[in-house]
This record gives sequence, C-alpha cells and structure tokens, in this order.
Amino acid sequence: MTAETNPERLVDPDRVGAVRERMMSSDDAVRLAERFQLLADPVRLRMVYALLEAGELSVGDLAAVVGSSESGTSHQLRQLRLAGLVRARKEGRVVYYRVADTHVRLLLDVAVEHYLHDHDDRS
Amino acid sequence: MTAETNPERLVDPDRVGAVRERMMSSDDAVRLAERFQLLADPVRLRMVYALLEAGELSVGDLAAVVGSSESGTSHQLRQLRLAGLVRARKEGRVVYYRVADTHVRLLLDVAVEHYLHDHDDRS
DNA sequence: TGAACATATGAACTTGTGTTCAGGTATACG
DNA sequence: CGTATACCTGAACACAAGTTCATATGTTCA
Repeated sequence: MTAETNPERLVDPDRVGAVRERMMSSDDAVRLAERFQLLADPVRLRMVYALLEAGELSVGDLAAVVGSSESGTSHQLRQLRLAGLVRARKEGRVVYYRVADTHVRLLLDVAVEHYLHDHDDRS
Repeated sequence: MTAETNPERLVDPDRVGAVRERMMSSDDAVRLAERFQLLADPVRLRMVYALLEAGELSVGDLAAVVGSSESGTSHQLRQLRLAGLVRARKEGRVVYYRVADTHVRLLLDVAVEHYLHDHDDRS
C-alpha cells in the first residue's frame, strides 16, 4: 500500500525530495479532507449557506428552506454539529441552529465567488 | 422527497422567506459540492498540494510523493483532470501534471491556514 | 394526564467512491 | 522488430455515505 523511499526510478528525484519535505502529513490531509467533505454535499451546502444568510434557523424552517425532510435535515445537522461547524440553541421544543465556525463563511465566499460567478477559467 | 411551499407551520416564516430569495439554487449547490468533493479525499488533497508545491510532477513521481500506487494515482488524476483542476503535459512517455485551477491554491491556503494551524475555534 | 408538536435517533436500504488487479496503449531504445 | 518503461483504463470489490421509515425523547398546552 505504502511506497517508501524505495529503489524507485524517479523522473525528478530532486523535486520529489523537496516536495516530500514540505508535504502535509497524512493525518493533516485526513483532517482537512473531513472538513471539505462536510461541504461536499449539495444539501449540507445549502444548509450551511442558509444558516449563514439567516443567522439562525429552526430545524423545521431549515428543512423547508432547503427542501428536504425534517429527519434528513436532522441527520445532516448532527454531522455538522459533531464536527463543530454549527451550534444548537434550544428554546422550548424548537432547536435553533447557527454556524459556529467562523472560517466557513470565508471558505464558502471564496468558493462561491470563483466557481459560481466566474466561468472563464483558464490557467 | 421535496417540500414545496406547503401549508407548513413555520417557526419564522419571514426569515424563511427572506432566506429563500437569497438561497443558492440546487444546481449551483451541486456544482459547488462537486468542487469541494474533489478536495474531500486525503490522497487527492495531498496530490493537489504536492502539485502546487512542485509546480509540476510526473505521475510516477507524484505517486511516490503521496505514497500511493501508480494506478490509483492515475485514477485520481483523471478525476481532477476531467474537472479541470489539473492539466497534463506529455513529454515522451512521461506525463507531467500541474494544477490548472488558480482558485484552488487560495481555497487550500484558506483551509490549511484555519484548520491546521489554528485549533482555538470558538464562535 | 394526554394529545399535538419539534426534533432526534437507529436500522435498513441504496447508491457512491476509492482501491486493486489485470490488462491495454503509446513511446523509447537496443 | 521485441522488450522495457510510463501511463491509462475497465471491472470487481469493499466500504462509506445519504435517505427513508419507524420510533423515541422531550416539550407545550388544554
């Protein structure tokens, strides 16, 4: 599975060596990938987006906004909550969610800006 | 499956209405999510990162850097290539890949900055 | 107390995704 | 030519992930 520093014939050993030193660790890659994964689903994406726009929303309202079932919404919110991306506030029998991760807004802004508005993407 | 503008009893109808107007479309959400999905895998993440660091790398060298098989690397590169995230340059029997999407660097920088360096994430 | 409501949860099901393996193409070189 | 090299591709497999359905928990209100 792993390819160590073997007797491999590399095309550009120097460059490979240099990159290896600066390379992010596998653990970091996993953590980062998990973060991206949270945004890699259309429904979750719309949920986060809606919460950013609204400030906070109840589960039912959020479900209505994104056009998903309440159960499904709750499941997704659980994921986001466990990952620390959103936070819940309970008021009576209503639970309000809001985005807890300040960085998400920036990340989403960057992505929206570049992948939805632009489309003249060369080099 | 879908929850239309039904006789649903919403907690905060005004806010829901307002958010609905600003909401990104489902199509946009899908496109965006696909983009994030590309970065939602540790191996692909390390590949992109390596290519950004190196400028360009052959498939074999890239496989060596990320510690994956050549076949697997080729498969992932195909995905990235079809998505327009990387571009290939063929020289003899060696194929060099480089990152073709300028926005990816920014996106990765933002993510790395916030999710790897920081960890004091409250509010 | 009991009925209606808001949300959460677990299990089952279905689909998606990454990896591996076994070839397949194309180029270089002797 | 034939062989080695560098990469690509498709199929098969194992596992992850999202959705749905049924049910549970907890809260309000009559």
